[in-house]
Amino acid sequence: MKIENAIKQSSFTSNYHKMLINLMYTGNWLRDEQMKIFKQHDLLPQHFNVLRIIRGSIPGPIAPKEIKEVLIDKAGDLTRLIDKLEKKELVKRNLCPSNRRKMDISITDKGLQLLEVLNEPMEAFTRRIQQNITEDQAANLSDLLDTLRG
Amino acid sequence: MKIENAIKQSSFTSNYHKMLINLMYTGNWLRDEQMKIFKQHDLLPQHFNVLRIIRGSIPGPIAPKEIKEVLIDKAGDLTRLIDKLEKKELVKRNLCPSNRRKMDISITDKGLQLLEVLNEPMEAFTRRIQQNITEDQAANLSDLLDTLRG
DNA sequence: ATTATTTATTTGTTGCAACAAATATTGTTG
DNA sequence: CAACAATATTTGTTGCAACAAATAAATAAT
Repeated sequence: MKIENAIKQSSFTSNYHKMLINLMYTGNWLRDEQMKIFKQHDLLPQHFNVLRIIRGSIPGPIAPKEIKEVLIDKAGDLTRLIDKLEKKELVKRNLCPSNRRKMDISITDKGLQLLEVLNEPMEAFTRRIQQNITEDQAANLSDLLDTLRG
Repeated sequence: MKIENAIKQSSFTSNYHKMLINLMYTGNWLRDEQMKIFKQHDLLPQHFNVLRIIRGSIPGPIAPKEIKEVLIDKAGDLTRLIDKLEKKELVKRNLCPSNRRKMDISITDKGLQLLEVLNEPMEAFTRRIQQNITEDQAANLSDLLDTLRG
């Protein structure tokens, strides 16, 4: 659906303006679509991202500091995000023995299972995208985003 | 800057995956850049959008219902958003005389002035974008976003 | 006309996000 | 080695976001 119809606005001051609006709109759309997937499990996109990063560190644990570095949306508040994951028993915290300023975060079996469960709906979403846009167009879009940011 | 460097991740499972990550990253980037502009005035992007929509209804007032229809990020909570704008004396509320379920929202002189002040930094941002990407590329990008959403 | 339904907005509640400041540990420098 | 700076995480506070439920008024149905 063209952006003009999506937000019921027929004219833009320029193609730049239209692109910027469209980018915000599409970013929100993407976030909302993914939230639908996570919602049944009482997770937010950030929780999912963090959980995957923690899994990615297997076989070792990982510190909040290191999580922050690779996070798409750099959350200022990893402590409470991990609090929530810990409360849901998806991760566990231990004091790092070699550096007591650090916490060793690792994923639990329950956390691994949840990621397994989420795998299918996430792939279904990707398949849905694949029906709309070719892989070349996707690569092209990604390059244009890089260009845009300068 | 290529997305690979921006998030320090060198490989993606596919161009689709890379595009989706890039889209979220760029959406957040755009939000953050705009927030820098609004921050000095203690506004959020949504406040700015709503304020412009209210100005757009001049010479008449506008109801929350109508604002919601054209909003990019459809906020469920317009009441409190307008509360905040009213507290800052940027808009005023009146009961609609013809339909007392509705509120007539209109922008104040102070609100108009603020939009004037924000005009320049907003245009500066657009100029910055223009240096990175041509208008044709922008139109192309916007079309690809439409295609992606299906 | 009385009741029911829909529409428009507000309110209550709960949890999350943002920012600054606090705490505790480690590293550095004179 | 004592004092200071840097690092890693937590805590406090305040405000915003999400969702359901409440209120209030207009419209429709009997």
